[in-house]
Amino acid sequence: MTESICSSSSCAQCGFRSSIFSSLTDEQLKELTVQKSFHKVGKGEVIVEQGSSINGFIFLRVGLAKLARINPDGREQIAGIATPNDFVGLLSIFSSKTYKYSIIAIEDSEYCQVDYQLVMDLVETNGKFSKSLLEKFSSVSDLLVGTRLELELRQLRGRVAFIICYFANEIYKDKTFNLPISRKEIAELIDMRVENVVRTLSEFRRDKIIKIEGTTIEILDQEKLKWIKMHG
Amino acid sequence: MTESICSSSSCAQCGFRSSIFSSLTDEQLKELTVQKSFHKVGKGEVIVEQGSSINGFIFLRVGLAKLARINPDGREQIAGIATPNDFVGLLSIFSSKTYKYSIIAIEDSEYCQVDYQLVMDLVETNGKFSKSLLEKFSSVSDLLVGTRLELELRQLRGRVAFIICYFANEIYKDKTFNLPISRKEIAELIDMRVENVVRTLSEFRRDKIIKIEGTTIEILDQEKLKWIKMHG
DNA sequence: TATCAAATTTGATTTTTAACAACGTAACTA
DNA sequence: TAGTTACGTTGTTAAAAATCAAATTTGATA
Repeated sequence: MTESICSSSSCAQCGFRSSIFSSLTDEQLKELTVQKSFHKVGKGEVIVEQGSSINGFIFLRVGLAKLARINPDGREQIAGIATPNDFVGLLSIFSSKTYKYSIIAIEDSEYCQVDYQLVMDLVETNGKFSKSLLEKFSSVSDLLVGTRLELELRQLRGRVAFIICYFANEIYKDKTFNLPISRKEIAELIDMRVENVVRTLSEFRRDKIIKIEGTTIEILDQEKLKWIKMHG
Repeated sequence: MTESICSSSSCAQCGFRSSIFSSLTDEQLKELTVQKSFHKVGKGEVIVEQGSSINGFIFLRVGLAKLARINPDGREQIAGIATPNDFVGLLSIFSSKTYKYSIIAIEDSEYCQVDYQLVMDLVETNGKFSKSLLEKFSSVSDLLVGTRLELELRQLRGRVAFIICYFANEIYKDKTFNLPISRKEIAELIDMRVENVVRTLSEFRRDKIIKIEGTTIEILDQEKLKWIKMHG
């Protein structure tokens, strides 16, 4: 998919206006509007490449992206999923020169990139902005760590149930949704093997807990799924 | 252990001076010195209780502390270990009203507590301080997530080897050290069961990879341990 | 449309880990 | 000091997950 300039001329209308950027002055907002670059990427496209040097902040406006890293042995791990209005790649942005994770769109996505120095200038000059940034940073990191610990607490069936509930409740807010990631990616996200993920999904289908049609998943038995998520 | 007032009258001499607080003006530093409370705790003592309301920032000066959470089913997980000059409990501090983790000393420790509002005021008024705080925050979160992912990549033997190397290289910088946590706590840290941790340690001892005397561990075969850490 | 590569699926088997049980030991306490 | 409790240890068994193998489906491409 080709990248194009954002149609909205000002960042004032952006979803971030209401969160991070709400504290900016008109002048700062204008500077941001002029400086930022807007990008559209299709599913599967790489937004940020692991190991590349950090040159800006990335704000996901629309879509979904995975935070992934490839280990020396070639195995890929997915640390988490970034949702709209998330700062992505935020984790190491202030403490590393290079991105430690790739950010890859798992749905058609739109994001804005803002120059690193501009954000740092805002941090230095606008206290309220710093505060918002710290809050955002905090909630993103906290959620990431919390989710990993939640997953570690469970075994295969519980983890798969957790992820289905996660997409249904947190991401799509609907009991029917298009699973944006492959079985292999689910496995990489919950630290299990593809075969076991597939087997578990088939099991859930056999037990009439979920319905699978292509990439669409429908939760049929919310109660049972929740039970497995909590005790399975 | 009874808590006492810090002997050093000013925060200027503190280890944090060189990191987070280096950007403070003399006046701000004085305010900090007056406001902060200094505490000493013995091994095992609770610095922060999970679920209690957040009322301040905690800076670990001396010692070691574990970041632990107890799950509804009573199982404890250790998210990570805080080392001197770490901000602890930082993770959710800007995004939650209550601590999501208990912070418990695993060695005799000293820490300072600074009022939440004072730090927030500094964030709002001192841009350089905000920047330092973001950097610290970033590196702490990044390390925490990175370590969890590293652990997930390994199985039992690799995880135990990882933890031994972690204490030897990162914490004590010595091939001989006093293990500050119990077998059960190692298990909670690497998401395995006590029995398996014990068995693995015994195995390492039998294979002359480590020597165990009471709580003291000595790495005998650095190479073999590293190999297990990477491939075991 | 034919072909190829990747993803999905199921089965069989092995390896890894958890669970259970039992016992020694060290630390704490009445 | 005796008793209690948590910790550490080892063995045995059961459960869970990884691995290996093979077939099928799907999707992209020539």
